[in-house]
Amino acid sequence: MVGEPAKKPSRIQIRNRRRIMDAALEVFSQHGYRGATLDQIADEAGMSKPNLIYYFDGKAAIHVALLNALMEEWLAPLAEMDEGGDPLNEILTYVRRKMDMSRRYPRESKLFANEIIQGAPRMGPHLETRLKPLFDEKCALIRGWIEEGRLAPTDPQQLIFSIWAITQHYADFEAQVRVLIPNEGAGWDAAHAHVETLFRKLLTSPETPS
Amino acid sequence: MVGEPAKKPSRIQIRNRRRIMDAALEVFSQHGYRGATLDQIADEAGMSKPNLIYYFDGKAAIHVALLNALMEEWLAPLAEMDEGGDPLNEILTYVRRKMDMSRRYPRESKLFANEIIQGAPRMGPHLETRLKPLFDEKCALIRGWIEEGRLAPTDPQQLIFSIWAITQHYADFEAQVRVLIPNEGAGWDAAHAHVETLFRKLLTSPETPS
DNA sequence: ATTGTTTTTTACCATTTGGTAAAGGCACGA
DNA sequence: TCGTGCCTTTACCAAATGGTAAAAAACAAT
Repeated sequence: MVGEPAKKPSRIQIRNRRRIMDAALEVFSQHGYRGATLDQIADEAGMSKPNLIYYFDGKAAIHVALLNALMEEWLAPLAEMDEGGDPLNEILTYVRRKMDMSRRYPRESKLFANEIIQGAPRMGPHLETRLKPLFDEKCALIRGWIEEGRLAPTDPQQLIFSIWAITQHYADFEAQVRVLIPNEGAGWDAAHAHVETLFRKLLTSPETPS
Repeated sequence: MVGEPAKKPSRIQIRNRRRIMDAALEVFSQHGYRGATLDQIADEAGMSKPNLIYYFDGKAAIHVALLNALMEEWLAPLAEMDEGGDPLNEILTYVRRKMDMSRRYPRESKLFANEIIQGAPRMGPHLETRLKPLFDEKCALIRGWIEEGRLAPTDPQQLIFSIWAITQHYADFEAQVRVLIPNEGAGWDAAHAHVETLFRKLLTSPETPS
C-alpha cells in the first residue's frame, strides 16, 4: 500500500523549489494565470524554462502548488480565532491581522483574488475541503457568542465576508487606492482605524438604529 | 482644426460594435485581459476574427473601449449622491444601488476588478481624470455633512472604500461565496440586510464604544 | 443594371508559448 | 580518479495567438 519511495529532497531541490515559488507568486499575482508565462517565471527565478519543468510538472502544477501552499498560512489567522477569548477582541484581532496581511503580503492576496474572480478553476476543490470546514466552524463559534448575548446579533457568514472584502480590498485594489489617496503609505493608518471602528460598532451597538 | 470628417456610423456598424462589446465583456471579465483571446470574442460575437479588427483597432482597443464605456454607468450611482438629500439616506441609497449592480452586473464588476488588480495598465489615466474628481467631490460632500453633525464622524475616503469593497465582493468573489453559502441565490437577501445594517450603524452611532 | 462603397471571408504570417529530447556539466561517494 | 546519479542547458517543436492582405460578397445610390 506504500506509494512511491518519496526520497527526501536535496538541498538544491529545496532551494530551487522555493525560488520558483517566489518567482511564480510575483508573476502570477501580477498577471493572473493565463497572463503569466513560464519564461517570465523562469527569468524571475534566475533559471531556464526547462529547468522549471524539471522541478514542477508544468505551469498548472506550479500554480496549484502555490495556491495550496499559501492557503494554509492565509487561513491561519481565522483558525486561531479562539472559543476561550473575549468575542469582540477575538474578532477584532482577526480583523487587525487580516489588515496586516493585506499590507505586508499583497501579492498573496492578489493571487487568490485573480483565481477566485476567474471562477476558481484550479482551486475549487481546495475551497471545498479546506476553506469551507473552517468557515463553517467559525460561523458556528460566532453564532454561539451571539446567542450568549456577548455580541450584537449579526449574520456570521456575512460578517466574515465583510471582513474579507474590506481587508483584502486594500491589497487587491492597491492601484485604485493609490490613485485616490496619493499620500505615501496610501493612508494605512487611517484604513486601520476606520476598519476597526466599523466592525466595533457593528458588533457592539445593541440595536439597529432607525 | 477639424479632425476627420467622422461620418456617422451605419446601422450595421452600431449593431456589430455592440455585439462585439457584449462578447468582449463576457470574455474579458471571465479570463482577464491576457487570458482572453480574439478568437473567443469573435466566437461569442458570432463573427470572424478579422471582422473584429475591422471594427476595432485590435485587442487593446476593444478592452479600452469597454472600460471607458462602462466607467460612466458604473460611476453613475455615486454621481447621483445629492447635496440636498438626507445624508444617511443618500449614502444608504448609494449602498443599495451598488449592491444591486453587483447582483445584476457581475461581469462589469469583474472586468474592473481584473483590470485594477493587475495595476490598471490600460485604465490608469481614466482613473485619474474621471474617477478621482468624482471621488474627491463626494468625499468633500460627506465631510461637510459630518461637520454639520448630520453623520457620525468617519473618514469619507475610507467609507467609500468600504462600500466599494463590500458591495463588489459579492460579484467579484461570487465563486467563493457560492462555495461557502450553497443556497441558491447565494444569500442575497441576507447580504443586503447585513450591508445596510453595517453602514447604518457606522454612520449613526454617535461615539466609538470602548 | 452599374458603379462605388461598406462589410465579410479566406488564406496567410510572425511571434509567443507551453513543453520535450537529449546531451552536457557537476557533485560526491567508493 | 572514476563512475553514477542529480541538475542544467541547448536546440527544438507544435499549437495558439494577434494581426494582415486581398479578394469576394453585400449593399446603396444612381
